[in-house]
Amino acid sequence: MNNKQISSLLNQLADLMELKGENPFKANAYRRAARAVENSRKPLDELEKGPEELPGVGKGTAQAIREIMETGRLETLDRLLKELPAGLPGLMSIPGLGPKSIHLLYHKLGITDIGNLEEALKQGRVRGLPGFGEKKEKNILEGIRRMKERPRRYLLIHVLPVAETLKERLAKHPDVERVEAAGSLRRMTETVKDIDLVVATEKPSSVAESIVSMPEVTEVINHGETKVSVMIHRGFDIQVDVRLVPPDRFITALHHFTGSKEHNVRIRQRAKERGWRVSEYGIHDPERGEVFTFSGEEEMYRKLDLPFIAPEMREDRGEMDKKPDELPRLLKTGDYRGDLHMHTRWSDGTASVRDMALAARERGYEYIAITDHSHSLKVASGLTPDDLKRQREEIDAVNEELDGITVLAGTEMDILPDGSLDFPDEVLEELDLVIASVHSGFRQDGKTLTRRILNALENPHVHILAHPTGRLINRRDPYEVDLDRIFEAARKTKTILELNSNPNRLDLKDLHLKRAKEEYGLHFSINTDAHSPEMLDFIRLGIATARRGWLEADDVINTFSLDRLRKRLDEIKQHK
DNA sequence: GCCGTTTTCGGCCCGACTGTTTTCAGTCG
Repeated sequence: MNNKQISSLLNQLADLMELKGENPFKANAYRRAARAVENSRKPLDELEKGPEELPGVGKGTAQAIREIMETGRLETLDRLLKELPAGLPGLMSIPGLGPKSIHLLYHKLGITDIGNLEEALKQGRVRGLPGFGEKKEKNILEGIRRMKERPRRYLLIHVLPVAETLKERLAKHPDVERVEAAGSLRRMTETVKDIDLVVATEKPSSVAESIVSMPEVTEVINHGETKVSVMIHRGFDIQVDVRLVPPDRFITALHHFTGSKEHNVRIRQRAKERGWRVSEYGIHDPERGEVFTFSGEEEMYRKLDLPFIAPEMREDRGEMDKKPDELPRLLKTGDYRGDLHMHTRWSDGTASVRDMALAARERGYEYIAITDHSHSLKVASGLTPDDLKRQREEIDAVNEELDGITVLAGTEMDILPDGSLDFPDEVLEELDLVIASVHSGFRQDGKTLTRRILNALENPHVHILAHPTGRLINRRDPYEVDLDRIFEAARKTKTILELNSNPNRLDLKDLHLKRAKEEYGLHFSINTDAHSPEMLDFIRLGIATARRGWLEADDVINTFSLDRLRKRLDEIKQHK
């Protein structure tokens, strides 16, 4: 049982307890414990004093965690699963329905799933219940329709341009003083559910009016004085929530709607210790009858004796408990000097070596590495050793021709299903950079896959392990690899782990990066794996993910000067 | 169920919005 699986069982238990109508604080205690387990830097069986070490885990939840670790099951959970109909938790995802309503529907009308809920609604049986009227009935039906129609979360890359267009358009509105994206979009989480915008304006109704009359709007969900929610269609459907606030409340509102919810809870608790209350309208001091507002978020954090915490770190993953000088100085876009993983027409890319070099130079890079696939990857027309030699000649010519950019000759070499590498050492030693990765046989069991990767890490010529878990967001689960063994091996061999910036991958992900850095002190390489010049822009997602993983410039070899980079690559070879 | 040098009991983040009420409960973010 890994941490993720343990936390998922605890969350499931919390949901069912709430549905059953148990003390919501108790359910919440299990949720907090689940979060603590998920965010734990170490696997649970490596904690010295057991689960109680984690914040929010006490006697009761620790007992539950132990039971899961020992037996793989949780008896209270099994009992509730037997007691409550299997479809009941699914009702929680209907907008407008919460645990209290579902509890009531189940007990009074015997509603057990979406099917018979719809039936009961259409027969008018629901509206008789206490607290349920005609409108609520309509809203629930509407909620069911909306839930069935739309996917849960969208990839960040698809939503970013839509949000930016909306933002630019609103910024031009004469009554808008300021507009910013908030929510998970501002925190740059890998997927987002909706678009949150915060607008500073003295004339909310005028702005609200122009929002609901935008051409993309397919549905107005909410049209109030301070909040407008619409569904828009731009290639796909997505909900947009716009908060309209007076200009002096803009910062506290932006902070509030940026979240995360968990971070905000910690902020409010901290304010409470000082006798204050925090809301989207400001920090309220009831004793002196004052409301503090701010001109920047830095100022707001300072008021609470906190250093500025970047949006990407606001997840209650320890950022609130660090002393100011212990917080990382997060990697910035300007720190990035070169992309070390990309493809050309030699394998499955669309551009030439020269095109990629020019595109990189335009972006201000000092160097790149061309890393086409190796010959076993037939679907991507991988290169033979002979192709590599001829490609090297082309790279030399480009280096000769172009000033201001250096092109390194590399490979993305397959780690074959039997654990061997696709090129012999005498081919590898001719290259400036060797990336190893798994592209086949990822349904092998965890042990075999882990062994394959460990074997690649042992090879003195392998500098970087690419997309270590192989996951595709919303499409393919990560390989069943033992990441801690891989991290340990990377530490011993000084091998660098990749953060692949492809929007479908983002692999390693934020939590893995944080753990690999804090527990193993590893170095990383953030690359786009671009197959065309435009794809170099995926780096934005990679840098955002690195920031979410608390990485600093010095943790990332792409921030090194070319000299330092070469030394670091050399060191790997010498060390192994 | 968790937590605490102002607390080992009595709290547990805050406000808007909606729909159902005639003073409030449930849901949401």
